[in-house]
Amino acid sequence: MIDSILAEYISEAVHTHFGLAEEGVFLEIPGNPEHGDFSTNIAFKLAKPLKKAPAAIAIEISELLNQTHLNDGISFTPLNGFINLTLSDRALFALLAQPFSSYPIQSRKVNLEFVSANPTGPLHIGHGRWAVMGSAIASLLSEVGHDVTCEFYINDAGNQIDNFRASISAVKNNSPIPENGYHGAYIKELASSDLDPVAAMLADHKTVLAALGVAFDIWYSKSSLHASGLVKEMIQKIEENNLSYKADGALWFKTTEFGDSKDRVLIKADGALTYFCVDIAYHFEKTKREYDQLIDIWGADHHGYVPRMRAALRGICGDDYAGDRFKVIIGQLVSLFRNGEPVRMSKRTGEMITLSEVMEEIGVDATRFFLIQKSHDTSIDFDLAVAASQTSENPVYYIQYAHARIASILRKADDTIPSTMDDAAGPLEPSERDLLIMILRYRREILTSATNYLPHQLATYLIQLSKAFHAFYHNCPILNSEPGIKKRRLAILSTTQKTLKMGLHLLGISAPDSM
RNA sequence: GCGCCUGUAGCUCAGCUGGAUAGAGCAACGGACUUCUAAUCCGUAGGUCGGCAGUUCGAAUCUGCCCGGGCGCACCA
Repeated sequence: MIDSILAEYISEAVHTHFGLAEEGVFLEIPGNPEHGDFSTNIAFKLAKPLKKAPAAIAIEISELLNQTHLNDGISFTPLNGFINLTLSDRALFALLAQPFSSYPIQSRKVNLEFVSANPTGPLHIGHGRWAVMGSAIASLLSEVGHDVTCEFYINDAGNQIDNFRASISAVKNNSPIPENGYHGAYIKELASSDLDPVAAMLADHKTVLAALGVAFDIWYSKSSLHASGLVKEMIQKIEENNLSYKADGALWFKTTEFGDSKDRVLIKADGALTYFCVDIAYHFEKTKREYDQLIDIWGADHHGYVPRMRAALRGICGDDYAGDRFKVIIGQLVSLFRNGEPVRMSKRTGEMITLSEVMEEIGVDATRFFLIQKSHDTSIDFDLAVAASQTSENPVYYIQYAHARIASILRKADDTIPSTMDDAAGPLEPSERDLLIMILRYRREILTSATNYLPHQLATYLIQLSKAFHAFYHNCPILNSEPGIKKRRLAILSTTQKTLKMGLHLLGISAPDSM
């Protein structure tokens, strides 16, 4: 980890010079390249405790750091209170050559639940977003050292399922579809088949998700939860702990005692369990599997559900679950357009474009990238016409093209590809240097994307990396250059290719060798 | 009414525990292919970061109020 190494140098200097144990050294990437390769604002932070001007602190720390590290090619330049760090070519090569051991994190056993679509209809683009986000987050968390289990909760029991089955039967019997029933071509299709509709729908979900490159370790069935007796056990526990009461013929959970805005019904007056009740039981079951963290990915249309689920978990399992041990990632919704016209998406009316149709129309890689490239906090307007026709609007090709270009050159090179670089052939060209600095940032980008659960940051980084590569490609001939330079550039190509490939792989996107 | 998300270039969006002159792609305009893949590169133009206050050495980023957009406020799932 490049920043941990450099940040460590700075904290050491702060410690020896000022006697302060400074943990919070954070390196940033300066917007202005004249400000060096990295910079830190540590002098501003120390100004208050030391009662000293930031500029003076920056000068003192820089002097000390230069004494110890200038020989290694790392220079520290104080400027207006900032400390700017510049790496020499030699230092850059050395840092790139350093074997990577592990990320500075505490490994956790994580359960990540996502998609969990009702098997009452085909998956749509919204499910696609949760699927892509979930799989990318899982890859990132695993990459930095967590032990991740991906889980899909199969909602195969309850009212919706009953309505769904009733709708199929109605079509089969040529009778009208019930009021809350489902419509659409897929209902007719299922009605004309002898397969169990729920099983068929679930099988379809599995096929589509697999095609999208999304894999689950556990498919947890709601009906198996009912069969296990866990719901009873949980209700008993709630009652024993005096967390419930009867009113209006229903059994209520005192979720307000744990931060919810109102109490919630567990057992309805007619004796049926609420969806909430079963869902808590499911989460309760997950807590029994001893994960360090439970993560759910939900659509924004369910965000209001977060406080009550957290309250329930706190009530049943304790305040462990008040914080990050239970985490819900809310993804804003996706709206589908075609040529600027909204495409309605309603399972009930059957007017919809399915996820698998979108994948077919614009391709799996483009679909994944489009859905991963934006922060989960922004809602997405997905225009099919734009995504399909104007490939330049989808930067996934830009990244893949970089990879393919490299593969092509390496195919043509007869040389063995060196794994390390040196400055024997003279100083680096600016665009060589920019590219290498960008590669040096890779681990850092992975770590921040993973710890913030923000895969789109990795996507953004890969675009920048590709940009740096394309510029390098344009400015620096490789195969026709003088042998020493050629050797170095082949090594640069190879490192770039590996980095692109790893990044794309984490996002579940292919890295083609030709395009 | 209350809660969550959101408002950045004509459009779609980045902007990393608050940092130095706010970025990219597309669209517009002008250049670069007899030379490793032009799905590329280089340049020009384009901004009161929704508005007003506040916090601070420093605010697109934090706080408050206001305006606009999305979503949610069930003994539905």
